[in-house]
Amino acid sequence: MNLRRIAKKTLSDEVYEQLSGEIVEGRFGPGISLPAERQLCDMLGVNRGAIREALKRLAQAGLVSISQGGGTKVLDFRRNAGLDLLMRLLFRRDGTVNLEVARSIMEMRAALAPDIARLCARRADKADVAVLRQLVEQMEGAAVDDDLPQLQTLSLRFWDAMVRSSGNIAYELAFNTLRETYDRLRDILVQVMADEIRDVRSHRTIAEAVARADELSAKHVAGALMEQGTRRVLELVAVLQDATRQGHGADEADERSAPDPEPTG
Amino acid sequence: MNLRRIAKKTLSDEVYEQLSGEIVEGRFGPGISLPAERQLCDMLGVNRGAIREALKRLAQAGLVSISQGGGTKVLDFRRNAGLDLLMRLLFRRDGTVNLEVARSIMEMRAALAPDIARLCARRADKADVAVLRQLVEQMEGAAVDDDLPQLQTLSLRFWDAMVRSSGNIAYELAFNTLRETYDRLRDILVQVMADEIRDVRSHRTIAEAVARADELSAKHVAGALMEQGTRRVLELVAVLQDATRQGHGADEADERSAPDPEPTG
DNA sequence: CGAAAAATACTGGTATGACCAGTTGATGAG
DNA sequence: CTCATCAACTGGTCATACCAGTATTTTTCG
Repeated sequence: MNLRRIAKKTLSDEVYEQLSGEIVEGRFGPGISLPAERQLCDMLGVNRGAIREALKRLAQAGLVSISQGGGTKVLDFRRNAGLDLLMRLLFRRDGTVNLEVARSIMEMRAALAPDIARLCARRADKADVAVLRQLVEQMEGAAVDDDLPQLQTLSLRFWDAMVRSSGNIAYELAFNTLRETYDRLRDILVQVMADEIRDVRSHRTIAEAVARADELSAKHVAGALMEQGTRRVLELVAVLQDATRQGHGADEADERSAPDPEPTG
Repeated sequence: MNLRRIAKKTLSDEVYEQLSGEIVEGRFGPGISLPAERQLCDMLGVNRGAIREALKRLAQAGLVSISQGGGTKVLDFRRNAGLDLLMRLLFRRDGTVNLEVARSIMEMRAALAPDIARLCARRADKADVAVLRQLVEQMEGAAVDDDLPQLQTLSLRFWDAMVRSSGNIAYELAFNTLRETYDRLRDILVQVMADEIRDVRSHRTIAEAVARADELSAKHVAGALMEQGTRRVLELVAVLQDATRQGHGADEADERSAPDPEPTG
């Protein structure tokens, strides 16, 4: 059984998804005005409160600008939105994956991980090191059975502990966003990134570098570790982009349809 | 005249700021339930719609989890919030700056810039290069007068163009968030980061490396450029943290009060 | 007594209609 | 034509009612 949690969406969630979808997929270009709130009520068949809740969220995400009396205008999300929008950009409303966004995420991951390792080596205390070592030991255990899903989970937890020990709140928050997207593609990534996930030795090396506060070593090993998975994903993305370009001449590539989880809260 | 744009806040904006403030400043710990919506109406003296708009935004920011019938529970924002929360964390409600957050931002900037330069060198087209060169020329012009504010603006635009040419949407979005925070501290940073801002030569070198698609060179020069400003800011942060620690034994450091701009939209 | 079931008192979700407060643009006076 | 005025938008706020889940309490019954 591989059931998925049922997403109970409220009306305003639905409104938010529809409107943000229209915006990020380009049907509402920057500068143009959204329909008036009362008009959206008619169009979507919901009360004004639901519309307003959704519009406030759009404004917070940097997708629109609301001004009393002046209407609600669409902004250029590439210029105004924050990293939180990644999730919305990665998955199109039809469930396909935006490969350009996927590539971006992998690149960002590869850029941040070495610095996370460096700062972790600088700032981690004994308790932090103990957690890392324990995770590595669990990985070593899972490695003998080649339990890939388990290794993936542990590797994710390893980096979770790393970023938490790095003493950098910006990395922590960015990591939360990246993890969110990663979780949605777990099943695919466990295959594609198998080499990186199986590389328990590098995880161990990083943990020990952190233990002896060896910033340089931690940084470089982390970089090398990231490179494995990143290269494979980027190769795959390139192949898929070529395929779809040739296949039906679309500029945007896509991949497997995925049902929509994502809890309300 | 150094006037500031007046921020016209709606009621739900005010509610959002108060509640998010209580949460990120720890007075509402993770796991505990927020007062019921109708109760918040009484406590804050506003109607329920305003409360609900704010709560939806809190949920979107990853600060709370709302469930029908079950109440609204506070989440651990360090684990659930996205990078967009940085802004909220950098400035406390009393206007002081959280130095730990400021340090985090500088570190992230220094980690991302080299990779942005690398990707830019890989993917920038002729038009992108032309824009970069033009900005560098303007910087060279401003440098002869040592017009620091102008150099700061141009340097920011330079990186704006770089990140836009990097072809990485995650970097673009993260940059938007970082720029937002940077803008609020411009006046301070122009002094602290003077060395970096004045280093037009490095900007030029990066632009030329991008022009000839020299990824390695672009990356390294960008790294060296970032290091200048970053080191200075980190030094300052360290000094201020020590000062406040000794001064009144507070664990958190703070610095200059700043009036609150930030437009509604 | 103790466990299952039903009633009740919560919680958030939706709907309606009214009115206030800014902005915009048409209208009419000069 | 220019400018002041006003009407028709826009979003912002409010009050009230009821629906729909959830948690708690009370009751029932083995």
